[in-house]
Amino acid sequence: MKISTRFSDSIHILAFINIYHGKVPLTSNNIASSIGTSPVVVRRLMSQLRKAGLLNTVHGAAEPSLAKDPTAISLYDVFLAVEDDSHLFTIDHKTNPECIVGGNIQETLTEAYHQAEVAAEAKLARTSLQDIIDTILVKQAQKEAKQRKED
Amino acid sequence: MKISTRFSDSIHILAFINIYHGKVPLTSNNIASSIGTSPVVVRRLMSQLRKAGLLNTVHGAAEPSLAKDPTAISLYDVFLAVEDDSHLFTIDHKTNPECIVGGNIQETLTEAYHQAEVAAEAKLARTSLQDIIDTILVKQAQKEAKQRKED
DNA sequence: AAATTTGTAACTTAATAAATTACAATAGAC
DNA sequence: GTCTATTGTAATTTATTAAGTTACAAATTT
Repeated sequence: MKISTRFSDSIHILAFINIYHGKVPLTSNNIASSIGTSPVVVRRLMSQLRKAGLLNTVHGAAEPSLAKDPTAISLYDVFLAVEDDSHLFTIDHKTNPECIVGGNIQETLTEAYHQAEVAAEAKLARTSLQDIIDTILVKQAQKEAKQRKED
Repeated sequence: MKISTRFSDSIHILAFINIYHGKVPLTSNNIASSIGTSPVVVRRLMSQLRKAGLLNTVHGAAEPSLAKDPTAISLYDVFLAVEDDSHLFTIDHKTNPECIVGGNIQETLTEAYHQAEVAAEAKLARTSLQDIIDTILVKQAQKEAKQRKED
């Protein structure tokens, strides 16, 4: 089972809200256009982000806002919000319990995979939404500077 | 995209060959019974493991053998053999390039995800097939000891 | 030669993520 | 207060992809 685009799209939503706040109406429709998906998909993700305490939304009004400072939201917080107990690696659960390997490999790999997952999660935990926003804005500024030179 | 059971099943195959070598015929059929899949799936994975230099096989004969010492095969080697360029996280490639966020988030997340992936891969690289085999055998011994006590 | 097994391609099935449809509930404009 | 725009969410459909199956040539062993 692989990690879906829900994670990427959720980071996108939060960054969009922060960057375009006060500049364009923060409707699920506008956000969906930026992601390239449907408004329902966006609202569904925003609902999960709200339940995780990362986002404030108003039923009926296009006024979402971050529930915390972007420096206080890590990518791992977002991951947990929309992927909760999904795993980076997949255990095969239909192995034969009568076999020495089949009967013990599930537990064994669960432990090994857990270590690798924790390492990845720790990296995500050390990257904040603010880091992502900063990088997006730097890349955009670079693009614009390059564009001006070419004109 | 999530990591499929191919990775788990491949570790299973290698551990099985090491543990049952000389004890049962190492046919794709027997290995498949332990994993709970079909012989073709096993042969397909063994083919990839062979191409990656981890396994020796003989066309027509049930005599597969590890191409390296189990201490010299890491889980990351196995991962690369059967999942090659698959990623733990998925970038959404249909974001709108006209948007500041949509136009820069793909690159930005590629970098962030890469760091997390490398952390996980490093952990996998530090775990050897021998570690997995040892753990399987210890767990099996514990089971058998417990079973004897109950009798 | 016969029986067994591997290697691989082509195809089908199953699982699951994503998208869509539909509609009730809320908010804001007038 | 009514109209319009919007959110929130359930139910369904579609698309994608991993897994499983079928088929058969090539190699091995007896």
